Amino acid sequence: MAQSGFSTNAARSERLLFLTDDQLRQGIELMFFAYRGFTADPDRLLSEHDYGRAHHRAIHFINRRPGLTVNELLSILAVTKQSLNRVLRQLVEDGLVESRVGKTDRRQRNLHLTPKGLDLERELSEAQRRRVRAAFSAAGPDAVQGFRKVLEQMIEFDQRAWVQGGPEAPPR
Amino acid sequence: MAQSGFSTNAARSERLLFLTDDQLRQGIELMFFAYRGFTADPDRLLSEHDYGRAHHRAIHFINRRPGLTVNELLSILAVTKQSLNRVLRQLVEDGLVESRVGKTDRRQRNLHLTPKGLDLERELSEAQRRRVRAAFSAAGPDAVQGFRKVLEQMIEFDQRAWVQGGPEAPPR
DNA sequence: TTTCAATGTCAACAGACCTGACATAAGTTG
DNA sequence: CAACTTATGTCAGGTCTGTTGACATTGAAA
Repeated sequence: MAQSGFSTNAARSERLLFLTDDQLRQGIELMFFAYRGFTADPDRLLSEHDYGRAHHRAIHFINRRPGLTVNELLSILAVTKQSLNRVLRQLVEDGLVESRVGKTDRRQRNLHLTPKGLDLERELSEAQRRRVRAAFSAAGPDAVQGFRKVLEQMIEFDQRAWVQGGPEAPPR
Repeated sequence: MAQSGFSTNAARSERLLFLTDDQLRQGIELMFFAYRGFTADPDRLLSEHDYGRAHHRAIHFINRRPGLTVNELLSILAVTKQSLNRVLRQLVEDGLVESRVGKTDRRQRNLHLTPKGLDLERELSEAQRRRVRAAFSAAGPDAVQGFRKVLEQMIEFDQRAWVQGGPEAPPR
């Protein structure tokens, strides 16, 4: 399908061999299986604490950008406020997240992890990092660069900015 | 890990710089955002047909290995039979999947896509391939190799065999 | 014949989404 | 100040996909 079948140029077809339907299918299946592996360890820990992936995501990004507002978190996670609110309410009630009234705009709520929240964050992210570190380490630095390059391209264009930079780099 | 062990501190630390917590965090976030992009196009199509991701996965793997049995599909997808059965029943009722009594073992059911099922499969996989192809193409062949290498390592060990090879390579 | 394996199904429930409607407080603007 | 808009929270009800547990049927195997 992706082959021209009329390539007078061997070098060109060699260059495009990684774009055959079969290579793409393999890439697709890799994403499916790898994502399952990627979430397996935190999922186990979360269910011990009676939380789910949604809690993990909230905790992760609150830790990543302490003080971020509910709206910012909503646009990172791309879910409805009702969906996020259910999760956030639990985390606040359970004393993992603190919601402080905004200083400049008092309508906003700035989200922070409590010490208890930081504990769970560390537990989850250490488990996840262990797996990613093992994969990175086995694959080597060059492979990791390729991994990054491909995944960046797979992200919806308007969300690429979230991955870059440190905690103080909100897009727009 | 596979490093020689005879190197200056500077050289060694440079080689290990891709394993810092910050690099790992970036890898983690890339997985999160990229997986969302990866499923976005098929998700849109699926909801037009009143199906979900579970239907997509079943259709994908039935297409990949025509005639596979329910048990094989269960172990690929790693869900309960009740969960799979709900999805499979719909697909059979809607005429996308055919369930044929096994020839050698008549207890088994061999699953096949009907022409109608093949149509939807093509629609979904073309949308997904388009995105992956764009990412691969923009990142280049070397990056793709790295992408593959890292993701393979992220997969649970006993499931790695599913990704390799053609339709006639079921693991044991 | 008894046992085991493959499949299907019923019921009940959980997690994490969704839409739609409505409420409150607090900035912003005319 | 009044009117509008924004940020947040909440109620109600629905979907999809996953789970446990129990039970039935069919057919292979010992």
